[in-house]
Amino acid sequence: MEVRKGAWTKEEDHLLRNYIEKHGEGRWHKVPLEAGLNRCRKSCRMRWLNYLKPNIKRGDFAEDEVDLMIRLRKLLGNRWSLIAGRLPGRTSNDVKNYWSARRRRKTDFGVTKDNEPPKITKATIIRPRPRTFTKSLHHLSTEAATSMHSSEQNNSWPSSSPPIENGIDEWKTLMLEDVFTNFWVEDVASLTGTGVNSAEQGFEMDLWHFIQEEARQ
DNA sequence: AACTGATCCAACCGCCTTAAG
DNA sequence: CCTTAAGGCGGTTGGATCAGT
Repeated sequence: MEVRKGAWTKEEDHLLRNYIEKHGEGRWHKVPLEAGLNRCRKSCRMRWLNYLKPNIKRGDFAEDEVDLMIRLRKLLGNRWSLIAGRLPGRTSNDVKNYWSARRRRKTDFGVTKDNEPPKITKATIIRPRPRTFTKSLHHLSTEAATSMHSSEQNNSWPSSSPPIENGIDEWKTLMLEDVFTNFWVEDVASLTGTGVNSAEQGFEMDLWHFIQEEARQ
């Protein structure tokens, strides 16, 4: 029997929501069967993450969200899930859609004057190696990982994100506290043969210079 | 009112990575 | 090692809606 495609019905949403609330996220391969949905696992996951999950923020992106998105995009490239991870309530799909919509309109985020041709700026992209969270990663057992997870769970980001004028310190803090940053630091340490502390200091310096450059422009 | 192009956004697709057997 | 299943991600599509004529 063919799995259903296309728009989700209210009944399907109801079944999926009930199932996730009862059993939690994960084990997506079991979801369609056990929830009684004639959908593929990916479709179920996508529907939950992008639409049904609690605390998903709807509506226009605030100015500070856009500002943060621009900076993260410049830093990370098209790593939408990472970018969305720093924008509470926003999904990677939201971020991706927002960005491609702006791109289609040929509106460079950096341009403020009307009728000015888009400036193409070279992106300085830091690419941490993709990682999957596994039980073997010690980060998951650390307090930092736990607190990060819980803060995402209860969406504890302040209702108004860091003000742009004061954004440099906030930005630095934001990035340096990020678990992915720690992963990146570990990668550098393993590649260079230096210790994590040394690599971390180097990263901190590079990032700090990057942010200062950004602020000057 | 009818048409048309632009825009939005939910959903699909294909690929990559990882873990398990 | 090799294979396979599953999770996850980014790119893309297509239907719905909006705005302009």
